[in-house]
Amino acid sequence: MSLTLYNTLTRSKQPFEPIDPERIAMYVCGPTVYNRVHIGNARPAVVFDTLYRVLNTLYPKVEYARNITDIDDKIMKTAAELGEDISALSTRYAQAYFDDMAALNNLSPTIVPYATQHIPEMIDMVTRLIEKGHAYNIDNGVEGEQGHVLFAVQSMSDYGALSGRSLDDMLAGARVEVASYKKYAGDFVLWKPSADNEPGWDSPWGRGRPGWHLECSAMIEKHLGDTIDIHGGGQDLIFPHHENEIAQSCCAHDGKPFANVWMHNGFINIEGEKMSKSLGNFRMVNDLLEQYPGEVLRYVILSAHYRSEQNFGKDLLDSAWRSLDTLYGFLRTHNDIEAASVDISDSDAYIALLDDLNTPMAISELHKLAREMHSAEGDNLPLAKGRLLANAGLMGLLQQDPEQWFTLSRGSDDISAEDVEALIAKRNQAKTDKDYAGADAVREELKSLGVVLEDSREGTKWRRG
RNA sequence: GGCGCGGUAGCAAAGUGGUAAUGCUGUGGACUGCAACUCCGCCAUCGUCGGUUCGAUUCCGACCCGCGCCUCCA
Repeated sequence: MSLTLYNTLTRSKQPFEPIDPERIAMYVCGPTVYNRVHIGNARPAVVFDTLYRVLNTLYPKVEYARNITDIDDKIMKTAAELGEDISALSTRYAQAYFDDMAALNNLSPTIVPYATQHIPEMIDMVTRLIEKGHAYNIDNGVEGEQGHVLFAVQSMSDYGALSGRSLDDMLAGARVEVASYKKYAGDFVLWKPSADNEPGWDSPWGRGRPGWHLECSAMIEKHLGDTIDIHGGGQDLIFPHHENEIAQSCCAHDGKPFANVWMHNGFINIEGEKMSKSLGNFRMVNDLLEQYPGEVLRYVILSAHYRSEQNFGKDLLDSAWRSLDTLYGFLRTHNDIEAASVDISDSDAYIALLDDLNTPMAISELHKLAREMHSAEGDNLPLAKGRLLANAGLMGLLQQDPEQWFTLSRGSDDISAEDVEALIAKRNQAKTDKDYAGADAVREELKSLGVVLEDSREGTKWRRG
């Protein structure tokens, strides 16, 4: 089997052909660290983490880079508002991002480059772009204009290829006022001057800071090479961010392709509406994590195809939680069975993932595998369990201890495990005494505390639900 | 105005030219002291209208509806 991916560049699914099968290079746009991240930021992380896991089954070495944008006007603004040092702020939120992503069972990327640690590389790239006639420096001494370096989009013949726009199209609907010093309205900033009270770095064009798009091009060049296999990010980044990355990198490399496959995940909406400041409906990952296990968030994200728009809501989260309860319930029943190591290369779940990351299909196969495990007997049981766990592992699911899944506290004021055990003992005594009314009273009491009891031949199990 | 996406059961969501996976919910039954878990079963003709075809939800066209992007929002 081979991997097929949808390429935004060609707007079609195509077989993935690595540049070098010994080393796959993938880059995904990471967060700008000026706040906690919302669930929409988590989608690309989960999606491309899953792709990373799949790639690792196919190739010996996968270099997966996800950047941290730690210099940006939004960061500067927030730091000023909080009266906090910019690097302290960005360090704090970068760590918060890592924590949130880890809670969603994302593996760490192999490379996590920071923008501020690549300023020389960025300046070098701008210098080359100017030399090659793709960029120009504003050197007119005019306050507010002096010190800008702009990319000249007209110097690139196929600018707009990724987003499918012509220069005229882009300008026709432009909503933003055009700076007068631009030679052409579509030109974008590579380098901009910093005021004395703003962070800045010395450059051939004066003290300043990089434009947003520059860091990705420079860091990819440094860590992954001129041409990479896969570049990913949110759908909204197609234009202008990725378009401009392509412009910078291709022009700096005399037209060499930048990324062979461009992948973009769809947006997450909240109860049918786009997350936005005006609606005040952002769902921050850390807030959600107070109410739901990270695996529930991950399951929800993977329950829809990554290119589709997805509606986040309470019903969806609760439904996902119950689905995971069912799966972990099967695993709990067979907790004493040791999973056999199995070859999953011909499993339907794996095949689904190879088809442009069809995670909804793969998850449905997980449910089938769980039922197969449940009905398996003898030597087939360890094999069936192995198949379930291995396939789930490709998506970062079902890897925790099922006992823990059901008994871990699900809220701040939960009854303790010890107290639950004590009440179960009390109930068992009542049952032994044939005092069923008393036993039921205990059951009801625990139920009101969010604990469900399950009797079986082996004794009474409990879970929070 | 330009570019693009989507409309499948109560909800979510795959998929296929030959009458539609999977999960949650609901519901009938088995199991159970009662439950829960689990097991067996039931619950859709795929936005509308045309066309192509032996046959379309799946291809083509029109229409209706919803949505995204168009310079820094994943």
